[in-house]
Amino acid sequence: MAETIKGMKRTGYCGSFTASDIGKEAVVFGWVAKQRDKGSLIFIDLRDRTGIVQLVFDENTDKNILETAAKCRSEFVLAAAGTVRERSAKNPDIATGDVEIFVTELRILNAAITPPFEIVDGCKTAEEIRLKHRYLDLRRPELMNKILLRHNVMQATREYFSDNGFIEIDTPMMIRSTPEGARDYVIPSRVHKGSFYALPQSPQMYKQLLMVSGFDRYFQLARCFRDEDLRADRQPEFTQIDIEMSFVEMEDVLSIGEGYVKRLFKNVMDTDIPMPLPRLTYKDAMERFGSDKPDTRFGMEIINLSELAAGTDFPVFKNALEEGGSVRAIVAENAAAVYSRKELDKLTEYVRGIGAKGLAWVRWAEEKPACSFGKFMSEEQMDALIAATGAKKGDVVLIVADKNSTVLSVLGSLRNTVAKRLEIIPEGWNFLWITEFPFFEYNEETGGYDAMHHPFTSPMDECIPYLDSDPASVRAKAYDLVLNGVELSSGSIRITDPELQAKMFSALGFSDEEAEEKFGFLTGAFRYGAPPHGGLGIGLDRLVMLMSGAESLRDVLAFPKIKDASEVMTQAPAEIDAVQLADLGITVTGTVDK
RNA sequence: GGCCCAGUAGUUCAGUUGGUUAGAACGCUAGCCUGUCACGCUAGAGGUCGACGGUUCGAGCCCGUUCUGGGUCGCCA
Repeated sequence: MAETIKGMKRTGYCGSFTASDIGKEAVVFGWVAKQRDKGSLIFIDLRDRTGIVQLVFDENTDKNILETAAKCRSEFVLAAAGTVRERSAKNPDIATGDVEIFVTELRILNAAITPPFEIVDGCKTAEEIRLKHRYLDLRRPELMNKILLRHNVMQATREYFSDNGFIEIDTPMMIRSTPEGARDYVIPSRVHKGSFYALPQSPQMYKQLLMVSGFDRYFQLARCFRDEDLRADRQPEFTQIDIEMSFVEMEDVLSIGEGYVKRLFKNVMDTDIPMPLPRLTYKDAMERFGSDKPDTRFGMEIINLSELAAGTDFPVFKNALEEGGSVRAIVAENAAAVYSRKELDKLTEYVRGIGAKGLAWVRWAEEKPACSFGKFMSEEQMDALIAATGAKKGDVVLIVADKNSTVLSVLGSLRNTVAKRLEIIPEGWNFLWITEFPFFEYNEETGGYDAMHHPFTSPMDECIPYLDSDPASVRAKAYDLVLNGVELSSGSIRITDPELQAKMFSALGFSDEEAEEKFGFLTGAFRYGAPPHGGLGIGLDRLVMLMSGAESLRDVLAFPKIKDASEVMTQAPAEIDAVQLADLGITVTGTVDK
């Protein structure tokens, strides 16, 4: 039978007791992490969110209390009162290891059935099972600490932006669906049957409207929703540290971003991040690392071998070059041992899966380098290739020939895959701004250009004359913040000139009517005096994931979704009953064929 | 939607070439134990081998389908 806590008031959290408390009376609440019953001597490790304290019961303990202690099982909820005393045998492994509480009153506030897995760090139980009992998984210090870290990050974020004159403003969760970008989650309207709200993919338009209102600096820890397939670093429901500033240029936004990074890492991680953060243009990032979010903790930069390849008779190289593509390589140092012929075949399969036609390689394991296209190469050409790549004995050179975009993206992926396999990525916090993003993205299907960012992103001033004549050359006042190869943040300076905005819409293929219908409320507002403004959004979940060393976003969300966007504990989403549907004016006509 | 990986006690795993009663560790239950902290000792309970179908004298093992979970590509302005 459960007892109450009546009359007991907690004097401290379990993890708070130290030698300075010796001799004091203490009242603690918590869960039984472990009970060690040695007959007339019983130890109970009592756990709360701060840590563990040892309760002790011995021959001086009241017999009834000893009996109660003997009954305690894992995860029972206890209240204990007693005296803090020095341990005769100290435990240096835990924070409270110098002391213990000699218990003079013990109440079982609630019993617990045996948990489906042990509540310990380093738990190897399948995630599926842990997610079904997420409330238990969260008891594990490992996981709880990640959620506590998330809280610290959110606190530091609010502090920093408030200190810098930003106003925290909530924007609506139920908004109008905009057909751009990712799929929306929609909410049926009962009042307006057949009409739907959408959950925001980001507060983009609202925050820009707040600039028109004159709030000058806004921030929000904004919940965002995207109905797209999940990844380890992608959840359908996520939180963005969303900011927007008026009367600023790109440098001002980057400087606020850098101040935030510096303060956050100092306060939460006690780490100094050197400022200013390094920058790379999109073009350089792609050419050197094959990615717009390069992991710069290691080198293995891409080398252009096109000129050299042009002199060979290897048809794969020749074809790629004739079609305007290129031949490029990365050098995996000391990789010959790991990448056997068989492993290189696997790697070839891998690159085929990500869009390459194949993988050419040079593997220098023996006296002479072995080469997948050796029969097309003279000895001089091979020497030249070795010289150009700087490869040495023990290295493997991986070469891709194709159109430029494929070559770069494939080598970019390969670079990450190989570095992980070789375990050459050092620990560290490598922040990096990527700037000068292309404005348009060529769409092979339509033969036209799509906006790479949302259509309110401003082009760079010097590119404006080329909007019509050479759209591919136009770059945007857009910038991403990358940390250790993960895109953390994305932002831009927005268009506030109605003429330029109209030009952008037409360049993107919107008719005036379409533009008015989709974005009219924003462009309309801008006619009443829009200040120049820009901002960025930082992925809070990804940030906390990296800071906590988590491998998945699921570890930094209290109640995450799984791969199919469902939630295993509550079984959401779920069907709703006919009455509810009828109320919404929704008729289910049967399953849609796949 | 495609591809890849996994599924055997509550949990993590082992299970030989297809062979008769499917094992271990932890956890759990009971008993013993005065300094444990991965407590120790003794005993015990616990299994539709994810599901369905097939091959076979015989399937945890081979084949097919399917379900569940993970990773990834597509997708994510």
